[in-house]
Amino acid sequence: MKLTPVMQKFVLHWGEMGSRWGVNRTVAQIHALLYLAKEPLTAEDITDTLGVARSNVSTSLRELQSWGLVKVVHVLGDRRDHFESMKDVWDIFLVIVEQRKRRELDPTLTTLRECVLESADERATDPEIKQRIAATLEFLEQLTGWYEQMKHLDHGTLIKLMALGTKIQGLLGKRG
Amino acid sequence: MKLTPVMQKFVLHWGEMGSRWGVNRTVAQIHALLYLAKEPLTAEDITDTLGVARSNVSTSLRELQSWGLVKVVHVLGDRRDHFESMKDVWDIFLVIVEQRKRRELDPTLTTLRECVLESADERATDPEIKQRIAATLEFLEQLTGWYEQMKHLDHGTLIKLMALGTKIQGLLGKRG
DNA sequence: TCTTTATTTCTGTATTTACTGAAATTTCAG
DNA sequence: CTGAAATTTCAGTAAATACAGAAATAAAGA
Repeated sequence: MKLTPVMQKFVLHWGEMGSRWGVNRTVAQIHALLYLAKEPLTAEDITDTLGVARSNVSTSLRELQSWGLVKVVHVLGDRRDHFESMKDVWDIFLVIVEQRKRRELDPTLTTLRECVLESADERATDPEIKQRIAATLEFLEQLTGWYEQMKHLDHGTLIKLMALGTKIQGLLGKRG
Repeated sequence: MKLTPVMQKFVLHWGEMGSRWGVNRTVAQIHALLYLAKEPLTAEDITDTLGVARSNVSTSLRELQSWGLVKVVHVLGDRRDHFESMKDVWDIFLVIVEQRKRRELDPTLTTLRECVLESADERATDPEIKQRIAATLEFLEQLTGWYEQMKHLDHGTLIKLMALGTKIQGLLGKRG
């Protein structure tokens, strides 16, 4: 697949940012490429376009599939796997948020719960410090609780919510 | 400073997670330690407690200060710098979100704007692809716009908002 | 000013992570 | 069942990042 200058810029940038988003460059580049592509691409298409090793493409596609961002499709009369990306940017965003929550928040929740349990019968730890750990846990539980609810709202509601912006403050003031 | 088992667990875990949050282990450990500490600590206290090189502590403290998470304080009759962390978990959260936005979103916004401008007079790029890039930009602008508004709300409002959860859907339905 | 203490900068090393290319495995047509 | 095509696994290498320790700089009392 031939990349125009703009497409190339998009793909390269997505790759750069990937590392800051916790995925490696190749994975992010492949995702960007498939996101732009009009038709599903084969692993070899991707190899040629991005100039990375075939094996690297294979592993990266696996990762993207495990995230649910990319899926395999088949083209009639072609034996090879073709890959296509989710196209709706909202859907993609929600998947990414979910994955990051799993990797960046859930383990911490687990550990903090353990800490709170263990601190209960640990005389050596100062009460103020125990309290600080407990407050941290409480905050994160509140945050993820909110997220769990948000993620079940449909797109329309979410978009309205975002559009509402600061008006929400008045809305709450009147009621809460 | 002597760490109790629970404190140690907290600090070590925070360090582990640090890498997933885009900061290195030492920076995250120091942040955790200062967050728990009842009193401001000196760089040497930190060195001793965590068992990392003094120079490493110095650089890490610099980073934490540049983020605004840690500040220097002075103790009467002591020449050395003492460091203390922001203690309110909400404040810390907002700082981290702001920093991550700057590193993970703002550069992408810039690049996407350039892409959209450049794609305008690039005949080679398919209209559908141009459209996809434009839609991505639009989404991210909406998202950051929403965030910019949220971050100016006071804590109380934010907490109420989170507590509201899915009830928001009904609220919007009636009005929007 | 000189000397001691505190802090930072910098260079080389260690650790971690990403990637390639070869080998092994799977898949499928004939 | 056989051979070719497609894909995956894996071991070694390369690149990026974090870190320690030494050297340099800065700050403050004498």
